[in-house]
Amino acid sequence: MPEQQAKTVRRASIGARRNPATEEAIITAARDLLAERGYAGFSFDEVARRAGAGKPTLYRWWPTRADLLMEVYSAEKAATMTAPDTGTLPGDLLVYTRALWSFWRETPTGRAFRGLIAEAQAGEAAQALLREKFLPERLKDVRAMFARAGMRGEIGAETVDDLIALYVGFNWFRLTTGCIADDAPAITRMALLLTKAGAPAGA
Amino acid sequence: MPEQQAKTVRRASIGARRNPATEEAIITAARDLLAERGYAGFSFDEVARRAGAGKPTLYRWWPTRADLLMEVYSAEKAATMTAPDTGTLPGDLLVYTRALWSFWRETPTGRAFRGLIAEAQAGEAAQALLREKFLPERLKDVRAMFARAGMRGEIGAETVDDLIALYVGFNWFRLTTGCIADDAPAITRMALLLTKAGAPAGA
DNA sequence: TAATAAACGAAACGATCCGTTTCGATTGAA
DNA sequence: TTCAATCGAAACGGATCGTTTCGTTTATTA
Repeated sequence: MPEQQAKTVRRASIGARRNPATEEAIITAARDLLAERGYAGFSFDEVARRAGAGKPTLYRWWPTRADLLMEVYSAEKAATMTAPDTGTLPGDLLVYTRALWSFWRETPTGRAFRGLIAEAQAGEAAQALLREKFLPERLKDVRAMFARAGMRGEIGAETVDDLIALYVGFNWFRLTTGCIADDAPAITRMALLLTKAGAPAGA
Repeated sequence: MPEQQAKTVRRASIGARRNPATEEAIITAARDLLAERGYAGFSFDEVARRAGAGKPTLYRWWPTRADLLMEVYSAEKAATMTAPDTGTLPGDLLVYTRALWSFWRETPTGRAFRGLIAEAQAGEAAQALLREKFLPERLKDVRAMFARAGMRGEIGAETVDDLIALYVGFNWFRLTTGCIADDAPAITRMALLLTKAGAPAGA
C-alpha cells in the first residue's frame, strides 16, 4: 500500500472551528515524514499530501515550518526524555546531557532539531516563537535542575539564569558543529565548570 | 544604472587554471547581494548573474552556499574586528563580545551569520567545513585571549578548550535566539562566571 | 428558519531556486 | 600540436514556496 494513512474518509469541515482530526492527521504525517526522509525531505507539500489535507489548512495553523517542527519536537521529546534527580548538579547535568545528545543522535525527530534551529533563523517571527514559546517550555526540566542546586546551596540562586544560558549554549554549539557523540568526560568537565562558576561566594 | 559591476569585459578562461578576476567578482557580488537583500535574498542564481559568471563556475569552487558565505564572512570580520588586550580575561571578553555582537547586529555580513549557521545544518559536508576549517581560523583571537589568561594564571591552562566551548556556545545561543542587543551587564556576568569557572585550583 | 462565518480538501497558480548538463571559446601545459 | 582545465551562456527537469480559487460542510447567529 502506498500510504498507511487512514484516507478512508475525507475530513470535511466540522463547522466554523478547528477540526481536531485534521490537526492530529497533520502532526502524525509530519512526524512520519521526518522519520522517513529526515529534515531535508520535510516539506509542507508532502505533509499536506500525506495527511490528506489542503495546504491552506497547514498555513492557517502553522504559518512557518518552524511552527510545525516545534510542535512535533516538543511532543516527541516530552514522551522520550525524563528529568533526572541525582542529588547533585554535576550528576544531574551528566545524566541529562547524555540522554539529550542520545535523543538528538538516535531519534528521527531529535535529528531534525538541527533543522529546527536553522529554520528559526529564516525570519523574525520564527525566531521569536523559538525564544518566547518553545524555549521556556522546553527548558523547564533544565531550570528545575539548576533551581534545585540553588536551593541545596551548590550554586548561588542569582546565577541560575546565566548558568542556563551557558549550559544551553554549550549543547547547541556541540549540536550545530556536529560534536554530539557520547563523550562523558567532556560533559563531566562542563558540568564541573558550571558548578564551580556558580558556587556561592561565602562557601 | 542597474548594476555597478564592471561588466565591460567578458572574463573568458585564462587557461587550465582558476581565474582570480572571476573569483574576486563573485565574492564582491556575493557581499553586495548580502548587503542589499540580506540572507533571505542570497541565491547562487543571483550571485552568478551579478558577477557575470556561470553557475558551474560557482559550484566548481564553492560546492555549497555555506562555502561562499564563510569566505565572505571571514574576510569581512577580519577587516572589521580587532582583538583586545586589556590585561584581564573579563576585560577582554567584555570588549570583544560587545564588538562581536555589534558586528552581528549592524553590518550586512554580520547579520548573515545567522544564515551561515543555518546553512551549515543542511548537510554533513557544510557542517564539517564549519567545524574543521571555518571555526579554528575564526576562533584564533578568542583562543589567544583565553591562552593569555592561562599564562597570567587567571585560569588553568587545562580549562582553555572547555571555556572556549562555553563562551562560543553562549554567543551563538544569544545570536540564534535573537538576544544580541548591547547588554554589558549580562556580558560582564558571563565573563566573570567563566573566569571563576576556570580559576586555578591552588590559587 | 435563514443568513452568516469560518474551516475544510482539492487543484492550480506564478515565481524562485536548485544542481546539472550542454555548448563553444579560451589558454596554459605536456 | 594535442590535451586538459577553465570560462560564460543558456537551458534543463524538478521541487518547493506561499497564495488563490472553488465548492462543500457545519456551527453560530439573527
